[in-house]
Amino acid sequence: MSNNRDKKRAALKERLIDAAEALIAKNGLRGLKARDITADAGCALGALYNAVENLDQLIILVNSRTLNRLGETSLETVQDAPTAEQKMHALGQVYTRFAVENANLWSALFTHRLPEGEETPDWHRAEFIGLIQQIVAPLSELRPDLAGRSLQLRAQTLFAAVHGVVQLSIQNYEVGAPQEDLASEVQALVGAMMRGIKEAPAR
Amino acid sequence: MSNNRDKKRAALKERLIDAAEALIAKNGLRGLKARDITADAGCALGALYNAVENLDQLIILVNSRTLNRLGETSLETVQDAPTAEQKMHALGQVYTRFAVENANLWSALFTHRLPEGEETPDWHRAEFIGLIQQIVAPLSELRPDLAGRSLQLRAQTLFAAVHGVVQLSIQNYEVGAPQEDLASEVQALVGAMMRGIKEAPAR
DNA sequence: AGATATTTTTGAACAACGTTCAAAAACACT
DNA sequence: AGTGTTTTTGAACGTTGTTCAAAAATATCT
Repeated sequence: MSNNRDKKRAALKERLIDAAEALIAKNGLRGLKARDITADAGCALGALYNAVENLDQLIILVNSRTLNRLGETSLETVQDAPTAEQKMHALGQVYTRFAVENANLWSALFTHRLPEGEETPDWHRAEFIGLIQQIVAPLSELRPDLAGRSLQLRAQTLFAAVHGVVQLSIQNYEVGAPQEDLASEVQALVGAMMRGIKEAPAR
Repeated sequence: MSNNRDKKRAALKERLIDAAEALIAKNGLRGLKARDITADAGCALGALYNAVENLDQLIILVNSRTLNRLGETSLETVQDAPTAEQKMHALGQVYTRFAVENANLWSALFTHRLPEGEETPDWHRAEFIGLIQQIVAPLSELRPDLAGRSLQLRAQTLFAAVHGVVQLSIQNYEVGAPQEDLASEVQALVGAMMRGIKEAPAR
């Protein structure tokens, strides 16, 4: 049986993802080197290209892990909140917390770019979209007039607004809020958006 | 007089910035190569390191140009708007428009990272902070209770929120709004934030 | 078990990159 | 013209990601 081979191959791939994940968490995406990964995973340099198409694909696999971890964490949190508005606040806070506590891994989600001409695989794109879905339900409660594409679009916009505040705070210390103020600023932003969104004019 | 030498040196530096700017605009920050820059500027590879400390510094000089161009553009626009709320909408729209029309150069402002241990020069940091100042005045009108650090902080947060929507739309097509919806989503966001911010609870 | 076929592992080699530096050229001044 | 200083040059270096032929390991067959 070639089951043994498959197992070894899968095990190596996982060790490579583990090593890449740990290295990104420690040194950031910029400090990630193929030679460091293979050294930590205990294999030769070339083995990386046997287990995985290239370094970009390996980063995508790490990002997939991070995305799922973020999704699970926020799913747990959103369930505990009773009202739609409280769900929104909870989502904002859990996102902020996750980003701060996993700064380098979270950062890799949005700073990693494929070389020109290459496309993000569909399954990974779907994981991103799944993240937004948690906002759709409470938003739909607050704005029953929105549905379908408009609802999806507005949920993306709410996410992006909070994301922007978190990102500039963590990555761009020139214009971002100091990290000690981040949580309260996100709360203020979500609060303002929730108050403002209820009395939105029909277009 | 050594004026001639100074002039030639300044001229070369400017040609290098011109070339780098054009290359970033065409290929993005990722596609920027020292050899392409010097070829376009008409000098040897090593000359770049005589005119400028290194490639990162040259990128900062390009970013400074972009930032000033953005500042001037939005300053013109904000002056035409009569009310504070309309100023905010105008700022959001001009920012969106600038980012879309100068996608690669605008993107470089926020994706360029210095290697670990190096710091952004103070004069460049000040340029970023100047961008936020245009928001402070109208915000202060809408929220006279805010002042000093709280006012500055909230202005940064409003900027970051709009920035997030624009950035995800332009760079991260997985979660960002399609570009055809960007302007109206920014308008909706600014509108909601302005409505919500007026009735903010005293903390 | 041994022989053969297939797959995996290996690490030297390659191309592309930013950066350095000694030699050559250009320049300024007397 | 001669001399000292500055600038320009491009070959060379170290570090990247990636490839690939040879070697080792593994599976399959008789």
